[in-house]
Amino acid sequence: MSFVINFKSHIAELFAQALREVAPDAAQIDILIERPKQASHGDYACNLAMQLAKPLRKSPRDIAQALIAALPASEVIEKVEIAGAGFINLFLTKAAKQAIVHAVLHAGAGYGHIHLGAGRKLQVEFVSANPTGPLHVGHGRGAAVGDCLCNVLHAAGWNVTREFYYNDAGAQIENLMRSVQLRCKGITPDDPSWPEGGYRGDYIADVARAYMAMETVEADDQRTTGKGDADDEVAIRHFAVAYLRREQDLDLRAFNVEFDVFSLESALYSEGKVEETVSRLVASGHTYEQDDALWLRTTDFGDDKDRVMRKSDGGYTYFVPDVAYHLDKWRRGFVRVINEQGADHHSTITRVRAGLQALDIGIPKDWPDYVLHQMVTVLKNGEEVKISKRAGSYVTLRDLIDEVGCDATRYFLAARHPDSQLVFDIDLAKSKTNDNPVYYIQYAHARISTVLETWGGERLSLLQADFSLLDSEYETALLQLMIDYPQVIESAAQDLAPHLVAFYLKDLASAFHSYYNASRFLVDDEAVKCARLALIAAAAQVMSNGLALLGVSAPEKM
RNA sequence: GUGCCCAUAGCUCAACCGGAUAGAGCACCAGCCUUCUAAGCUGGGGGUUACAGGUUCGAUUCCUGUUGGGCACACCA
Repeated sequence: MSFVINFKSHIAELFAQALREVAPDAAQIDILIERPKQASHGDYACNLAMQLAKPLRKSPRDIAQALIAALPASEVIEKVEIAGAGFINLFLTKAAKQAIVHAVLHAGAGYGHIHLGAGRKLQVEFVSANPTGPLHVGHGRGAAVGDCLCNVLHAAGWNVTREFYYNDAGAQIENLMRSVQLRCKGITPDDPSWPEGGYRGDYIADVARAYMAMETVEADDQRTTGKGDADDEVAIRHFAVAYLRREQDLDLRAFNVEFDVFSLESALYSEGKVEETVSRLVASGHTYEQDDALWLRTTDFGDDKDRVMRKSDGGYTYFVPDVAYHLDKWRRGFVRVINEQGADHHSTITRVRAGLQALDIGIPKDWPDYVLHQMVTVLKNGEEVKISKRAGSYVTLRDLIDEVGCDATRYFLAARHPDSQLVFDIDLAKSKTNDNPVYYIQYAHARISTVLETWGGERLSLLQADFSLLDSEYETALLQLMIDYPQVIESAAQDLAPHLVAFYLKDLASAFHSYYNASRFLVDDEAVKCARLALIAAAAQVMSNGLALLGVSAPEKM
């Protein structure tokens, strides 16, 4: 097939050539090709004539006329029209659209993979929960958004590393150790001696029990056996961290999320990276001593106040390992680093970037990137849920997975713009009716699978179908949507907005369901049958590819 | 008090970096299963895009202000 499949960039190139001829002085202008909302406005539209009206001091319609005259011929374009104030509307030939079926079936799972990232190294850090308890809903949103983002960026051609960073050394780990120790000694949170910052959830009792029973736990990145000695604080700390890391790992696995690298804060100290970062910052001349503390002049780099690096008691603030950690990421050669976190961490952005700038080693000002997701509230029976049995003070990710399943949980947590607050309605996510968008999409896929199975033929033979028979409005709508899919991947990757994939899939499923109700596929006419089956097989392929990006299954039956 | 995010149909959300008549689903009303899955489809009503200004051929989108909601503002992590 010699047809151009990326019509948008193809058309943009045609206009670039026309522009050089019509207005050589304005050749640097951005050429924007968009999909009109109305079918009567064509398949693609260009507003270039309107943009040129001012600099050329001519009417948009005259300019449009000239542009069209200068437009190189293309076998994929049926006709070009001027409309409205000066829009140039382009209509594709039917054959050009129909060719997408072959392209999708031929590329299979690879359809939608683009070369935006050109194989460059990129890292996404997400979840990064501290090992002090089970993952909560917010971590779940981070996991869903982060993992989907990784999938999208991978499809966009980046070499993606998934990383999980956790603090295994700070004050909260001390609280964890203390809480487990007290539980080992039979003291419960309702005892008056229970410390202020102690963890009260039931899971602490489980950790204590396992430790006293000398169980062995294995997390992705460590393995430890309980000593059974309630006075050995080092052993308890070690065991508790490993135990909770394992629990988080199991939650993540149940959520279909895997990491390539686990990074420990303690390693930054033990490997001398924190010390090294401090000496580099001191050597760079951006630090000063005041009130027995060492300060970094982050205000030189956009922060609203300077930050303490070394406290007067000699310890470092958390800010220092944060910078050390990102320096380490930089050295590992990631062209791009994206930190997916809860919005409550937004204040660290300026600080981390300022710290990296202060190193004076050529790290870009806006490195790393951040995707911050807003809060999640959980609703059940119309009321907000705030606690869970196991964790006590918050709703766990595990609760959601157990109650509504992995697919629906992932979909609901990833299908919203990260910037907006999210209401997770358990009743809606659980409902197996048409209220539920996950099933709507999966149902479309299952329906197609059933039709193909009923047909029973060899799928490869569909590549030979006569696609020119695909001519109805329903068929055209499906073709157009499949053509758009790589564009969706590109937008989602560029805007770091994985939810676009979810919305696209709803549209695709909707176009299919309408088609399904309007026409039969298994008809007597062999040629028509094969063409239609090829089309829906291609649609199923795109659905399956898109669902894979969301981490949601594409069932054959429902 | 300062900074960041958000505000679109009764509800939950879209709108392709400024485009043409702002779109879906739920809910409401009226229809469609002897046929490949009705977890579906078709049609209908429903909007001053929070409010007030500004920028221009053109604003839900960009700027300023106001109101309302969320988050963050340690020698804690």
